[in-house]
Amino acid sequence: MAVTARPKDVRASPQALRHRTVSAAVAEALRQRILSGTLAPGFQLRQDALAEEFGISRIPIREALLQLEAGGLVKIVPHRGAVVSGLSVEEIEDVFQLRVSLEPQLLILSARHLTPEDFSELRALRDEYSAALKAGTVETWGELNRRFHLGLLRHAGRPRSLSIIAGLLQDCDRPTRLQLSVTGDVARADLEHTTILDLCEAGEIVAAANLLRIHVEHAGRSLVEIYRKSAAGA
Amino acid sequence: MAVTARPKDVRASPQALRHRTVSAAVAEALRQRILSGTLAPGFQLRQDALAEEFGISRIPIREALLQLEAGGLVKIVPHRGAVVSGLSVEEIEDVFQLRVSLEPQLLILSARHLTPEDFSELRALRDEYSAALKAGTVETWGELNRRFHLGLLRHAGRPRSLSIIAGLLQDCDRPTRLQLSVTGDVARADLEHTTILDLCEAGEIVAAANLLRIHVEHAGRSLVEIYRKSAAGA
DNA sequence: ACGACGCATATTGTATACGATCTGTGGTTG
DNA sequence: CAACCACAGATCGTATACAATATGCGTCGT
Repeated sequence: MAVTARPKDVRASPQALRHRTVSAAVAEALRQRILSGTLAPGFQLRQDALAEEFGISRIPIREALLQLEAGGLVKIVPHRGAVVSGLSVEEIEDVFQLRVSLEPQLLILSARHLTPEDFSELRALRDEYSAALKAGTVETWGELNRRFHLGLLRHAGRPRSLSIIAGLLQDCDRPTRLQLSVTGDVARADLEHTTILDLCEAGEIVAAANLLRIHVEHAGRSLVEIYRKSAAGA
Repeated sequence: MAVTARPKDVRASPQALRHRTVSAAVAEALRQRILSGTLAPGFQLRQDALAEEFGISRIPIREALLQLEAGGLVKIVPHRGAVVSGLSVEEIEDVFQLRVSLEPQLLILSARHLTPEDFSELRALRDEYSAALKAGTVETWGELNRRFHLGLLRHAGRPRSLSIIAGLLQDCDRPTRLQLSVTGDVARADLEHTTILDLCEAGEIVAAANLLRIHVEHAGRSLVEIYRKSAAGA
């Protein structure tokens, strides 16, 4: 089920096959480039250039950009194009604050409905994440972390909240990787994930929610500190 | 500064002039139709039909639909078109729950930074809203309510939270109008708005936040009740 | 008679072509 | 010399035209 190795093969295949439309494929490709940092914040996305690079027309490029704008990854100014949107320190604080407000609350709602299958899936995810952390395959951290957190909250019965959190996690992606790389909090994050999972399975839902809150709070605080020190405002 | 009367004139002018692009104008037009209920949930939006109706090509229509999808107003299925997306009872509960979690928190951060100019603007908004409630000009309620709530939170310094709340308020739009129409809670809403404003200006920020919470909670509970009774699921 | 296959039609997705808007440069004028 | 206007280049926005995909019906086979 979970392919243990060589996600490369999947990635290498033309993404068009994995998507129903070209614009969706382009959106996904650009999303990965932005989240991985290949496209830095502030970078101007020229429609012509992208179209030529992908070997397609500008129409699907435009639609992909609109989809990305919906996720907050780029900002489109009419008649002036799209730029990769970085997060200011203020926005990062906000995003983490939101996660702190929402995630523990949802975990309390969701935890009791997690099935054994959910737990085994979450454990597999955590293992994969753990392995990725040790292997240093930075580009997969974000997605695995996102899937883990969303998986925990899956059964909260709050679809809108979930999609909002999905967006927040996506925006956290690159900053979180930065935080883990710089502080070396890798082991801590891994341990916290495991403990949260254990607490949920043991029915210690409130404790799990508290730990989740602390987990997110810590990442946020640590990250803000990093940004403040390097004085790398947007 | 604040135009006291005749917003009609502005509205009457071709919307194209108020927008930088045709697609933005179309998006706005469709948004109003959806929020006002002219386009009911489940309705299929044919690109050809819309293009012909607006007298333009399908390209801006498509881009408008993508923008609406970002706001959750329509759902696009590849190769199958877009349909107006209604909110299920579950989703409505979720949206109000989110507002309850977020708005009071932000008000506490924002209230102390509200300037006298802000207050006079908010009062003007409340007056306009009040007048609209009495006049029964249903289609303006949503926007006025939205601007009032967002105005209160303007200085919270949490841009991401604010844009999320803006989205939530938009999704509440039609349901809230329903709630006010059915329950006749018009006077209550008006009074609560005024009181919140007064408390903020008096520096009773915590009290204001509490009232805001109650204000939103009540609307949500009342609305869910209405939906449950009429058994009008999605 | 019932189910599966394949074609026809309608609708969406994408390419190409044209028009509108913005930015920067150079000249002109007070 | 500074400020404003005009123009040229580049980039984006939209219209038109074509290709790809989904749905419904008719036919065929068993």
